[in-house]
Amino acid sequence: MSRQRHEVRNLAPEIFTADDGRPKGRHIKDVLTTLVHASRDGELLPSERVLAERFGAARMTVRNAMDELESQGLVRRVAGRGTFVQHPTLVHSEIFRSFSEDMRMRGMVPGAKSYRSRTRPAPRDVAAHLGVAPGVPVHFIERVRTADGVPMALERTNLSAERFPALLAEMGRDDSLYEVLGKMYGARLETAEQTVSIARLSPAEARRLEVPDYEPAFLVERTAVDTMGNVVEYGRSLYRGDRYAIQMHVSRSASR
Amino acid sequence: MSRQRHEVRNLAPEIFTADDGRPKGRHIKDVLTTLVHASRDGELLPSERVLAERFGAARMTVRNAMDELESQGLVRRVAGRGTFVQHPTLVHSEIFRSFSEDMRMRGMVPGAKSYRSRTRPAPRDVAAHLGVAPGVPVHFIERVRTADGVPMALERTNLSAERFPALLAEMGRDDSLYEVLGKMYGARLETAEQTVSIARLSPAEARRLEVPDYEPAFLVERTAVDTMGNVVEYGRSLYRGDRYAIQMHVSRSASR
DNA sequence: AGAGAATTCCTGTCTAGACCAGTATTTTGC
DNA sequence: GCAAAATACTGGTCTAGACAGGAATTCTCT
Repeated sequence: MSRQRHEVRNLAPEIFTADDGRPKGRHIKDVLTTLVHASRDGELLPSERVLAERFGAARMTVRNAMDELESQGLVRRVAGRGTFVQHPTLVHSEIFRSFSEDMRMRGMVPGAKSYRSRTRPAPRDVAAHLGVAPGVPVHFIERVRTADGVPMALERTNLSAERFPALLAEMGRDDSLYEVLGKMYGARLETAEQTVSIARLSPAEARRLEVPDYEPAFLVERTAVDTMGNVVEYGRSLYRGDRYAIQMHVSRSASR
Repeated sequence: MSRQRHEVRNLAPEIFTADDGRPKGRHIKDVLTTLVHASRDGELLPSERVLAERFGAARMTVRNAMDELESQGLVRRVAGRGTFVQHPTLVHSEIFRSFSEDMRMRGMVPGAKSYRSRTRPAPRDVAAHLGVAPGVPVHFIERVRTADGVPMALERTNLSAERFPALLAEMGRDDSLYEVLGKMYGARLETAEQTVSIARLSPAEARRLEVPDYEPAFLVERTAVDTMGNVVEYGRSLYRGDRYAIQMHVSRSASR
């Protein structure tokens, strides 16, 4: 049987040819980035020589593009074995941060893919957490949070409409909620109580996160308070189980 | 007059030859890093072709090493002009962080170059800031803080010996004070009051920061409190004026 | 059938150019 | 003396290999 370590993923051949006037190396990098995001963690990529042949480029040109992916943590190269896709596990720690801050610290570009928001009467459970009466208006925001364009979490959050009038008009799809709250309303959030459990994504949720149906995810129930101790936000968000891990300090004296 | 854009800095010729068994590119990168740290911001580096000649290497090999310096922000390359040393200005913002946290967020390795500490009777001014009686024992720590081995600040700080017994025994030279306080004493610092003024480095201070005598520096007088509102630390540190800038949000409603 | 050798494939490292476009310096002509 | 052209130098991009060492696969011999 002829030796065949792998096959180039089923991509249209024209993807490999650059004709948009940009440098060939830049085009190669972009295609490889797309390839990586479309692959599973640990998957073997085509060899440098195969890619060079496909791109009609020198192996060094492909290597230089791959160098950049490696420095971004998107691939891992092993001499003698090959190049493997790497989806870095994102550690959710105890340090209080917004999603946007979190991603930026990892050298990623935070964003959102879909954004739904409306002001509605508070359901009983939401009201209980926010410390308001059931039925009073609250803002509900739901969006798929992305890092470098890749869906990472389904964020659902609630805030008092009385406390933050016109919030939905101020919020952009990609905006950091905490930054808007800070800038527009002077609300500073620094602590939150979180409860983490395992949930299975419904088909609709899985589709939005672009993962298989019923995939396990972290369900993070979060109540964030401002510096005055008032509850500002109550959220129930889903974080992909294949891309996140939880890190926490366990000790007798909980230093909070 | 013969064309002479620049001369290779007065380095011993043997620095350019690698004989430690490591890959030539790695050696070149290390030498270039040293060269950059020994140069002033904005200084023109030798061209790639000159360096290749000096290293006895291919221009591509030098370029690849320079690529890495560029991605670290240490150099800036301009087609047609040259490669310039870049010492990124470190912005000191209002966000409360330890030096270690700050440097790590910038992708740098925090450390210390010299470390002096002792427990002494509190001078009057230190006592006033710490809220203790003059003469009671306080810990005094003085060290040169480094980022990637380069001196950035001369850190001087005082803490109550009563509140933090045996602190000096717990502290390592490169340790983050705030992390030790958190871990060993459960003290969490999140806010501080700072007064920033301009100071001129004394020759002794300048020597420790490896900058010219009388160079201007930021004198940051800082009083940090824990979450209970107790003063934990009073410090008077010097930050290099050529590497730092201060960023602050100015508004009528000071959102703290 | 299994073990060891040989072969093949992989990435790592490097050389030695070529050519392009931008910028700086020198030379030439008015 | 000055402006324009020519020249030289710079980094940017790319090609086309060579060789080394690690890992996987295939082949050969017992």
